[in-house]
Amino acid sequence: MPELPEVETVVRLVRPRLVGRTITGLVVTWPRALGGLSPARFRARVVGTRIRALRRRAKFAVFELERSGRAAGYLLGHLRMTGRFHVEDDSFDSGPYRRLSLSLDDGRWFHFLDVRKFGRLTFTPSLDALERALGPEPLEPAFTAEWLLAALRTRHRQLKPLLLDQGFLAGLGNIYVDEALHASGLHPRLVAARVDAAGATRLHAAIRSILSAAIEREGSSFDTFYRTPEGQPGQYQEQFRVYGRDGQPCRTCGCTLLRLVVGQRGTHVCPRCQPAPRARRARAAGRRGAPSKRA
DNA sequence: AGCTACTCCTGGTAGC
DNA sequence: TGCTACCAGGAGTAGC
Repeated sequence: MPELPEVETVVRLVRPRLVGRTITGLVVTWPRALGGLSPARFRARVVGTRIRALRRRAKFAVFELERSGRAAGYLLGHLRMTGRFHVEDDSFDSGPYRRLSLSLDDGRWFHFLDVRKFGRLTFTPSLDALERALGPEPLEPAFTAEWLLAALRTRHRQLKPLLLDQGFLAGLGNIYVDEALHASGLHPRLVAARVDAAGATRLHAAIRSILSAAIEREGSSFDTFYRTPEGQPGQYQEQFRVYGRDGQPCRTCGCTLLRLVVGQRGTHVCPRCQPAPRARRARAAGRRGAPSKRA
């Protein structure tokens, strides 16, 4: 699934073919890909603009638009499960899953393909709402072990759904959360506030190193869906230590890996590397009266 | 606040 | 061989 490393890879690959281009036309074959704006309104906002910059934020591709040299809003692309971007000339066969296309002033087309129709390419005049909804970028300097520890301390959710929450930390999805939790020896059901400083430090380091390594290998392609815009699969799936490996031996300790469901998500753990949190049935009763280790 | 359930989609596959 | 049923999953929403 496209998560941060896959989106980063896609953005890097299509950026040189899009930045500086003017959008000259629009073909919409799946209007819901526009996220609610009618094709006519979308066309009015987008056609005639020039793509000033293209960057990634969380799992979004952010197209910065200008008209006559003045800022003219943004296109937000989200690949969700199966979305793909292609920039191609007329000879490209876009196949049956093309949801919309933008024609460009160099004669090429930007195609948005998406088998499962969850992906979106929306227009927004401002990024304010997006920024309010998103947590920090895990590869930016603002994401520090100290920040993570402090943020975990205030949360009483299980780690897995918390790390998947884009409002907590941006860009992680099911694969890289499982990998990061395994690498840091933390169980996905552990309540965030119970992670100690050492655990938060390991988690911070794991998130950064795993995402960086995955970007270097152009993301993960474990099924037929994700491909770089060049049509190449990513290579990081070869590095998976837990994701999709249930029933196989842990590459760290040899123990058989398990598949759990946590927060309605398939979740992969090593029962030895990631000890399950103790059941705390008396928690509600003990919360106030029990002596606290923290000040 | 945080949980579960549900929704959106369709290709792939397990089971018969 | 062919059918059906179910699953995957990011993110939004509803209800508790």
